[in-house]
Formats: sequence, structure tokens, C-alpha cells
Amino acid sequence: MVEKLDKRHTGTEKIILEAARQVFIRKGFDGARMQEIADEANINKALLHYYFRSKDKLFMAIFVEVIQSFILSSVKLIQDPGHSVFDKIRLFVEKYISLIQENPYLPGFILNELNRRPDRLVGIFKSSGLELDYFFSQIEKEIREGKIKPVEPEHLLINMISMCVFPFVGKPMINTIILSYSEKDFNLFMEERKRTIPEFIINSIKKQ
Amino acid sequence: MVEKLDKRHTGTEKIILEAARQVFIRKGFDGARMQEIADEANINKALLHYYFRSKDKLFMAIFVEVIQSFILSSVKLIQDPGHSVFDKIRLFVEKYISLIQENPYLPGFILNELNRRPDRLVGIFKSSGLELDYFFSQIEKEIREGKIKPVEPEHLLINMISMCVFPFVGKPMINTIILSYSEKDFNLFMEERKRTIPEFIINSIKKQ
DNA sequence: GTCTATACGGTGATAGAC
DNA sequence: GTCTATCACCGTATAGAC
Repeated sequence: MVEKLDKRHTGTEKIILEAARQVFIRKGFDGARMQEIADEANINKALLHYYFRSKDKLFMAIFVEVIQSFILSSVKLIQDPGHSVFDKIRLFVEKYISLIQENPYLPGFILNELNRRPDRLVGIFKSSGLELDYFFSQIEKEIREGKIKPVEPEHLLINMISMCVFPFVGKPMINTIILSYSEKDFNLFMEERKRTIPEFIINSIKKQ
Repeated sequence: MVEKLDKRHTGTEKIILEAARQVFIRKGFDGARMQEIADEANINKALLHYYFRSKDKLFMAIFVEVIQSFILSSVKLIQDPGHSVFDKIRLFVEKYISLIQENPYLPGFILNELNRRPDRLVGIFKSSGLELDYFFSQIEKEIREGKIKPVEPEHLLINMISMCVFPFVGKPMINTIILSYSEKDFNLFMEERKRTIPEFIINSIKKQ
């Protein structure tokens, strides 16, 4: 608990974390091997246990880091008072898809680990302080003002997230059975979605 | 290859398959243990290897079964010539969500395994013969007839699937950080979505 | 801090009795 | 077909030299 409070990350520790990140994301917790992480970092297994006591602790270290850098960073703007709902939709979709494009395997990794060991992992970002009250009340306000049609804010939010994230998680399925896309096709498709998703949503909820 | 062509599934074999199905879906291939499957089936490990030669073969057996019963069954109606596009949207969403509600962990399992070992698994339903040509041309026809707005059929389809499936895959995240739902809340939410998703889609694409 | 060597508990798979 | 016993290996973790 108190360990490593003031100690800064050394070079080796950073290298290990980066190697662990790559291997865990590629293989998942169960599929990852300490040996593979050691190889990736060009060190030996013993050193892994020197820096992090166990596989589980090493995993938790990278998982916390991943969660915070990935989820929290991008979801802040939807609470920003400076944008209309429509603008937030456009900005969020563009930003969120771009973020995932840089780390396309992150969503699948996070969601799978969360499903596999919810008790262990869910607590991590339970205290992340993600508040959506303002966004939801903003939607209700714009409904009252006649700017957008009556719509359930929760469903709207989940719809938006679903359409951005799911294609990456379902990529192997999309590329084979659903649409028979090549890697290049898929990238183009996701690039198009930065435009079509906001269009699709706004078409649905805008007052005529 | 030729083995077991005429031999019907015995009782024991069915029990094993059912046990394997539960454990694999709960733990994934890497996390599943042959011992646990044996326990679940109330037999011993040796018998597993008697019926299926290896863990991998046992996994493939249940995976093929899962894919076929899950994916193919529900996606047929979108090629059905007897429904309008709007009706297909309503029917598909209702049917697909209901199907997943009966096996809520199936989508996460399938998607994760597919991402983890695409080379091995993707071939299984590559020859499934899922054809979407009719559905896509039907959409383009209704666009020409002025029934629905110009829309990219591929995006429409992926949007629909995303909104149905993603909430189940992202359930731990929705229930904790995004919406703070209880199990009961979540079920209610998904029940609502059978109505709100078709409404959301049709609002977006219907001609005024 | 970093290495080699090793302990030790699983884990998939097989042998062989019944 | 079903069981018990066992093997060979792998994976995490530790001991101890440098």
C-alpha cells in the first residue's frame, strides 16, 4: 500500500510496463505469459517479479494506467458547458474514434477483462468521478427548448458509444461475415463513420 | 475428418458439450480448465479426452455450435423479401436482443475469442453463406422510391447491430461508470431498447 | 539491480485396469 | 465407456550469486 509512493518510475520499470501493456492487450490476462513479457522487455522473468511482486500486480498496474488514459480523457468533453448537444455529438464521435484508431485493441481488451473479473477490476474506475448529470440535463433542457425531439438521454448516450466502439470489438466478424472487408476497407469504413454517425444521430433527434 | 460421421451424440457426449459450453463461455479458452469442465459434467478429465482428443478440439466443437445457433439463426430475416426495411429493423432488434438476453455472455465470448485467434476461428463461419445483397439492394430501392433518406446501407446495418450488442459486451462498464445501474436496472434498460432503438433508427432515416 | 538456477503447483494428455 | 494413477511439461514465483 505505502510502497513506491515517492519512488519515481525508473527506466527499467517503464520498459517493463510498456512490454506488459503490449502483451496483456494482445493476449489478455489468462493468455499472457510472464516469459513473453520478459522477452518483449529484453530482460528475464526474475526482474519482473523484482519490480512487481506478481503477475496480478503487474496487470493491475497497466490496467489502471490504460483505464485512466483511455476512458477518462475522452469522455470529459460531454460535460463541457461550452458546447451544444449537437456539437458534443460531433466532437465526441470524431475524438473517440480517433482515439481508438490509435489503439484498436484496447476496447476489446478492457471489456473482456472487465467481464472476466468484474469484482477485481470494476472498483478501479468506480471512483473515477465521471459525472454525466450536466450532459443529461442539458439534453432535457434542449428538448424543452424545442431544439431536439423528446429522447431518453441514457439511450442516446449508449447509442453513440455503441456505434463508435462496437465496430472495433467486432472487427473480425465485420471483416469476414458481415461486410467482407479488407484491412484497408475497414479503416476507410471507420473514417467514414466519423461523418455518418453524427449525421445519423442528429437526423434522428433534430426537430424539423 | 471421417470420424463420428454416423455416430450420434450419446448422452455423455451431450453432457460434456453442455459443460464445456458453460465453462468456456464463462472463462474463455485460456481461462478454462479441463478439470473444471469435468467437474461441471460430473465426470473425470480422462473421459473428456476419450470423447474429444484435446482441449482445442473440444473448444472447436462448442464454438462451431455456438456460432451457428447464435449468429446465423437470427440474421436470416433481414434477407426475407416479405418485410419492408422498417419492419425488418423492428423485427431484428426485438429478436436479436431477446436472443442475447437468453445468453447474455455469448457476444463477449464470441468476439473475444475471435479477436484472440482470428486465424483459427474466422474460417468457421466464412462459409456460412450469410448474404446481405438483397437487404442492401432493398434499402437502395426504398431510397429511390423516396421511402427513406439517402443512407449508406453498410453503416445502417452496423449501427443497428452495434446498438443491440454493445450494451451486453459493455455491461460491467455501463453498470458502474456510465449509468450506475443495478442488475434489475440493466434488464429494464435493455427491455426499453427493444422500443427505443427501432424508433431511433427509423426517426433518422424516414423521409418526412 | 540484474542475472542463473530451481522450487513447486498446476495442466493437458496418456496408460492401463475394470 | 469409465475410472485411477501418472507423466511430461509449463508457468509463476523465489533463492541466491554477482
